[in-house]
Amino acid sequence: MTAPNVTVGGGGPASVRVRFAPSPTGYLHVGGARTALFNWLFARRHVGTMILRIEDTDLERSTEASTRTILEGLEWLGITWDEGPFFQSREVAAHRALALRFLEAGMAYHCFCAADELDRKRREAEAGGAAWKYDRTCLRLAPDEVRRRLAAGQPSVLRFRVGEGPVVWDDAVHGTTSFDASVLEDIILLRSNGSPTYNLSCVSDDIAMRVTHVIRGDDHLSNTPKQILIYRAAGAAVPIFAHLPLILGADKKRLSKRHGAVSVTEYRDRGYLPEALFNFLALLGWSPGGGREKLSREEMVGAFDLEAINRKGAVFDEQKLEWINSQYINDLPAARIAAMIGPDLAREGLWASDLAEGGARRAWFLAVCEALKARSKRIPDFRRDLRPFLSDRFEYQPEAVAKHLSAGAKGGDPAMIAARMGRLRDALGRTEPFTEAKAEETLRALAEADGEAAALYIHPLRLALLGTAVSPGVFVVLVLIGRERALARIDRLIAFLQSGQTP
RNA sequence: GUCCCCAUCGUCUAGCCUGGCCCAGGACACCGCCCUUUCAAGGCGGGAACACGGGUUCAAAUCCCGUUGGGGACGCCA
Repeated sequence: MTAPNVTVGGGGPASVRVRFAPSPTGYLHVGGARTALFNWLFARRHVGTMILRIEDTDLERSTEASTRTILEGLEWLGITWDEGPFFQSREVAAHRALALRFLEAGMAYHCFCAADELDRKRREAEAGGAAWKYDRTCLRLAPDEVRRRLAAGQPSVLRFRVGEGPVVWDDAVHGTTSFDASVLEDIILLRSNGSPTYNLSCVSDDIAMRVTHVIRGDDHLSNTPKQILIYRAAGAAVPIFAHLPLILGADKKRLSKRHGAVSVTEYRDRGYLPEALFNFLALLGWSPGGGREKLSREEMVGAFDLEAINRKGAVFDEQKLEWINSQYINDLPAARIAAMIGPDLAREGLWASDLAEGGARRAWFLAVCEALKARSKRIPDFRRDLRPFLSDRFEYQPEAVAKHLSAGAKGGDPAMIAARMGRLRDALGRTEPFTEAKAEETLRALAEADGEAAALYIHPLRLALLGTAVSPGVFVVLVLIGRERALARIDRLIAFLQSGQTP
């Protein structure tokens, strides 16, 4: 059967075809996500085709739930695919057919050595400090003997016979890379239960899917010579390989669970934006040059080049991710923030229907989100800061009280502060119109008349309004809270000051 | 241990292929200043790196060799 002369994506016969091939044995790891992302960038850059293939041949560990999380993670990141998802387990017949072809051609042979026996030999050799590779015991078996054992039902694996000499390829990231075949042991193609192994399945599928570029992690570097041998034996064109450097933890070791969050969904749940994670991951091991760091997907696609990928592993620095995230939050429309924070607010009982689109307080709500943007690094920061805007039930933060209301504070004793707040309350009650500028004018005029620093009014006012020592500009907050509620909150503070509860 | 890969500020990186423009540029983080009612944001400034040793060359971060260090792979997992 020859491939019909059709192309998907209109790129012509030589069109780029890449694939992301995760095994569904867990969540979508940020390393995997970056591999997918680079494949996607490369496919888009060359108007090629991105294939998604789920390598679910390990029936023991593969789960549907895992497949779902992976798809969900890719979708959330905006990494789309043109073909698939294909499931590798459905192609088992094709994988075996290829292995059998090798057997018939004398390029593969049955091996009856028991797994535990080989394990023992390996351990012994390694204990003696020597490298171990399969000793080809079964390659020396006479054909009659092989037939006899097969007929007797003795279990066997099918091994690919590795030849001699160097296996060299021009890696798109690393340049010329080579392994000598003498370090490779004869590759197991089919397990004793007849199921195909990774190297066989992977190559078989990549040939069938006409994959032109294999872009994957550095951890596959040592599989590459084995796979090249299989491509050659199959008489298929060897694709171009591009091995990406690994993502490392702070200790420079391969990023794993013990370093903290590693799954894409975890980052999503912690309030990172998909575009921010995407941008951050793209910059791990790749740079468009020119000092550009915050790039849109389109800009990345336009600048992407495999040759520009670094050869060195890159440490995942969450602080930088947080910074990029804050940059993206800064130019996020308030409506999107509202959409993301809505469910969180509902969970805390802070949501009301008039905050939703079309609701009476919608515009006000968006204005509050807008005011909070500049000091938010992650989405949950909004939930924290939004509370006193949405509810009158908030506590005075102890640090804020200690700093601005205590007897030792700059403002003097609580009675003096209360007196000041009383005057401020009255003045604000008369301020017309109740705008940011006018309110500021009122407060400053009052401070001047009292011969005091404006700060002595401002800090307690912020505390009265939000319970905090930190917030957006206090006059913005004042207007956002509204006169009526603001005056009530000042009264509440005065009562608190007079209650003797201040430190 | 064997094989392979890698090596520029603490971290991400530009520069390396095509040696001189680099006593090395940007970003995060850190520190300081400005702005300012606070915290941020923003602006300005600061400290901070070519792993080491040889070689080639008039000239090396850049090319070559070695050393050291780090990582990955060594499964009838993928």
